[in-house]
Amino acid sequence: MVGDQRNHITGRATSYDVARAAGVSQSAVSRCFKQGASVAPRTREKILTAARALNYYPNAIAQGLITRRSNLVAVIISNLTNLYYPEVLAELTQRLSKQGIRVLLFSLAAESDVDEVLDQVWRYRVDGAIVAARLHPEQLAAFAERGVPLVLYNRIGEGVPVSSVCCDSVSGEQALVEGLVAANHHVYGIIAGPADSYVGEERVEAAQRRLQQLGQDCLTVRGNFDYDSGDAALKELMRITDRKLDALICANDLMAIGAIDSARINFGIQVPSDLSVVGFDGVGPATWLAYQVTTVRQPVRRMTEAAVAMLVERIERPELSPEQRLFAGEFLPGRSARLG
Amino acid sequence: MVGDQRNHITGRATSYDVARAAGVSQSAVSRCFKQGASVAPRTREKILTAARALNYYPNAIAQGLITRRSNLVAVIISNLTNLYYPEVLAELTQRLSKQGIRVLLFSLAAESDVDEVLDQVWRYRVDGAIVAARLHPEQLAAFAERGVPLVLYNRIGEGVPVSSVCCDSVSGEQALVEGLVAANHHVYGIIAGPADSYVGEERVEAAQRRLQQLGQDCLTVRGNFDYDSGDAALKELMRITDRKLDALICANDLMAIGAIDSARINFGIQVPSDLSVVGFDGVGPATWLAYQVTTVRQPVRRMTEAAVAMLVERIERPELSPEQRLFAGEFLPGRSARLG
DNA sequence: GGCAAATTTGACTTCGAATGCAAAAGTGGA
DNA sequence: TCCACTTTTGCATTCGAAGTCAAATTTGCC
Repeated sequence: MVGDQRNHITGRATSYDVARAAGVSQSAVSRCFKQGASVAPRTREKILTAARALNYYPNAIAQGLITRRSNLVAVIISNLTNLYYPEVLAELTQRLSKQGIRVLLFSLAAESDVDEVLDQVWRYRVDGAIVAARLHPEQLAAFAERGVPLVLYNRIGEGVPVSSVCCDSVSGEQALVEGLVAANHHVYGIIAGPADSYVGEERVEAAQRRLQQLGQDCLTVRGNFDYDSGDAALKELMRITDRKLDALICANDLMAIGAIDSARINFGIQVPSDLSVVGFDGVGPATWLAYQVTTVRQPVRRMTEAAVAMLVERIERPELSPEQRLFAGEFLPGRSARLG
Repeated sequence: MVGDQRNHITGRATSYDVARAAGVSQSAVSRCFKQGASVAPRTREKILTAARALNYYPNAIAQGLITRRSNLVAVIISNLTNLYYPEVLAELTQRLSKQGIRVLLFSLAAESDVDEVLDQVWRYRVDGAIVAARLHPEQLAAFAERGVPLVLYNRIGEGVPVSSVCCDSVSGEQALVEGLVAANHHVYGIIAGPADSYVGEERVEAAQRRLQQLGQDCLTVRGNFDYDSGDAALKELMRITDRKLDALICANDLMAIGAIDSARINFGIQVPSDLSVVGFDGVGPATWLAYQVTTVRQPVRRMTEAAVAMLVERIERPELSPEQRLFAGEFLPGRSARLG
């Protein structure tokens, strides 16, 4: 490229424009914007002045091409409407931003869209990815093949070694179940999440196992993590049993809230005096006055911090092996359950 | 660039690798991946086979550099934790995706971060931006200067002509106020949003104006759009008046919900029999059994559809002038207010 | 089979910034 | 002032794909 005049097509100044305006070479401009490079103070001054005058911003696309670092990270989230994810997304975006990394967001309308999304992820040569969506083993393998660092959020690579951050479902559910059992409940119900949710299944299995260990059995129905399904699941439970349900374990807070409302409004059941309800996540509405859900709050800040740290580490040093980090949730007693 | 062998540094195949494997030129590979280009069927076949074998995906970064089209759109949202935005974001992402456009997400920790965010927006040479955050006139002007199409979401360019999609606060609030007045309420309270929120101020002013027209006066206190501030604002209202508040107009649903809970739980006030509460937005929790907020639902799907359409149009044809589109909200009667 | 027209193909240049290397400028000491 | 050494600078090349243009090939038709 010879020093042609300021780019008239895009209206954006290039490093050549700045170079000409400052009377230096393009290399000098480039060095000036890269910190730690050797530029004489007077030259730097001239360049910065010219850059300011021309409204010059280095083209990150061109930088990405030559350095093979896009400074982009793909964040893939299956359903953003799950009350839990917006907080995660906001935290991730802000933390990555502090590391000089931009977020390329993908949200899935349906789980089957993953392959299309990955197609785009490969094209944009992202430096890494944080994924809160279900990936098949082949999809996980594709990341490894391409050398794209990956951190899973609240799921693990089933069978495949992949880095991940998760909230400990097992100990969380144990605490909840133990509290309920100690308070001497008699008839336990469980509202599970959708079968394809990793955390959903893990939480429910943990609860069931602990109940069994403590000599309690339970009825399980499935919801899909949203409010309406909590309502529907409670109705279903009431329909299929003639015993008086007095403890309800929900795979997430939103279903717990749906069930609480349903119990109070559709069945005239008092929560927690007639029915204890526990959830999981610690989403915003869980602490609302009307609910004060007894739940386990995921340490979102620590989890996102870890996810970002792990990812950045692996972008810097791709040879690092996968690491799984498990975070204990914080037990919130709330007021939606009688506890022992 | 001469035809060196497959890129060993990144492990990613380039169009040259595919060209060599297929025994054709790099140009042929490029044309093959651009639809509508002239490639003989047999050649195309060879190339696609080679591409598949090498796991080739065109480098969007390189494409962006040469075509000056990054196919990236910046989405800037001030606070994602506002229950209303995740839905908007999911819709926007999916709609843009269908147009072959990727989302570069920016979420602001503080409004003052806008300038840093814009710095990055310029660097990435995004094709356009959708913004749900407050921008100063100079910031708006910067988009125009750089020829970056911009669509504001639920705000307008104050003084500066900018494209925008908004939900009609005025007619929405009028409907709410008229319903309340017709039901013969006596003491009106308003919970406004933060002073720097465009929609917040617009809604409150619309409500106040209509109340005045109908011969009612009202007390106004400020919240900041979240649940707790709804609770706090109600307490404040109760403190500053000794008349019996019986109608409460909230600038958004979340504060309405906070106020409803506060009324019921902190003050033992029945909603809607003792106190009518209305909100705005139509967020998910507004329809929960415990609340069934009387509100105006923003037509998120139509609004996001319009935002994307307007932006894409302006990316294709930058000479188009700014356009402001106003969408009527849907009145939801709910059960949180007595209506006439 | 021959020839003009249409189609397909490849060589080469371009986008904008980073960087290895050698040349130029600056620094210090004698 | 001169020489050796350090710092600064510019040249030239590179990243990977797109697009121009002319050359090569194919096609259609007589």
